[in-house]
Amino acid sequence: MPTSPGSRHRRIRSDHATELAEDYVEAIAEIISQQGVCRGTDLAERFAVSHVTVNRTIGRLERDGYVKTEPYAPVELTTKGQRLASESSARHEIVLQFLVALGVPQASAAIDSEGIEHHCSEDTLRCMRKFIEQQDGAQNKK
Amino acid sequence: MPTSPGSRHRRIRSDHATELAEDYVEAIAEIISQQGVCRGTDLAERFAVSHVTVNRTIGRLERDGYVKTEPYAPVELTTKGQRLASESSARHEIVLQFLVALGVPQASAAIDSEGIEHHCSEDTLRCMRKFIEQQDGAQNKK
DNA sequence: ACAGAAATGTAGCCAAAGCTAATATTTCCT
DNA sequence: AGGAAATATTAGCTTTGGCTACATTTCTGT
Repeated sequence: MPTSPGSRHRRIRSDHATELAEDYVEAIAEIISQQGVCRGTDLAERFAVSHVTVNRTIGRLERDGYVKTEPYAPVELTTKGQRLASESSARHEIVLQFLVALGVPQASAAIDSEGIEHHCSEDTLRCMRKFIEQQDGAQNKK
Repeated sequence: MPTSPGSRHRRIRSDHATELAEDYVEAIAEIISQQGVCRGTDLAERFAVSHVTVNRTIGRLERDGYVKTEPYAPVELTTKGQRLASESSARHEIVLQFLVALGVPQASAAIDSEGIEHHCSEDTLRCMRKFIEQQDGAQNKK
């Protein structure tokens, strides 16, 4: 067995710890690119949580070096945050396209991809990319 | 847009709430089928977590009607727990087989499937099943 | 310019899921 | 039967991620 019995679960737990961070920085980057700035309210609406929860989550993100904030000012991403955001959104995009290519209806694919993206190893992402390309190729032949 | 902005995130959060329950009942069912009975220690080892944590999680599972416990006795599944366990393990199996069929190496597939299984809609599972069948068909033709 | 609306911040609460340490019970072996 | 080992429980701590209620700041429209 390549992995010890408990190690995989430890990984899943630590995945969970970074999931929110990934979702947040991804959302922040997206909102900034759409609206110029990202405020707490935008995030509260996006994640359907109270602004208080957003506030404290942002606090943790700042503590961990992903964002910079000033009181009563919009949220900004650090370099580290931007890196995580683009990695995260690239992964998200792959998973979404993959599900669609697999035949999953858009609506379900959109929802599922957000849950799945955090649990895909590089191996899995590579296979997804390959599958997408093959599907594209098949499309063009018709 | 088919879903409201926040609804999907609410779903993802409630998924999280049941993930542990699913993992536990699945593990309990498996351990019982392998060893006859399932004790707290088995679960602690399985999930790489202290036995105290197991104890309290089991308490929540009992509160929610998934398991029955007596002090110093092995854990047993209720009918509800058995149902969840078999649904959960069926889903797990589909995801695992799917990843393997997609070309993901066993080790990665095993790990990823445990994270992914909790985030697959019926739509996605259906497409995965179809893909597995097609692959099997292709194999047989050779 | 200023009043009210909107946004942000603070205090303090809750439950889940993790831990260690100490204690209790059961089981198993000699 | 007695003691060691295994198992279970309890107490008490931490972090995360939710919440409401209230206070403060900023923005906006007249």
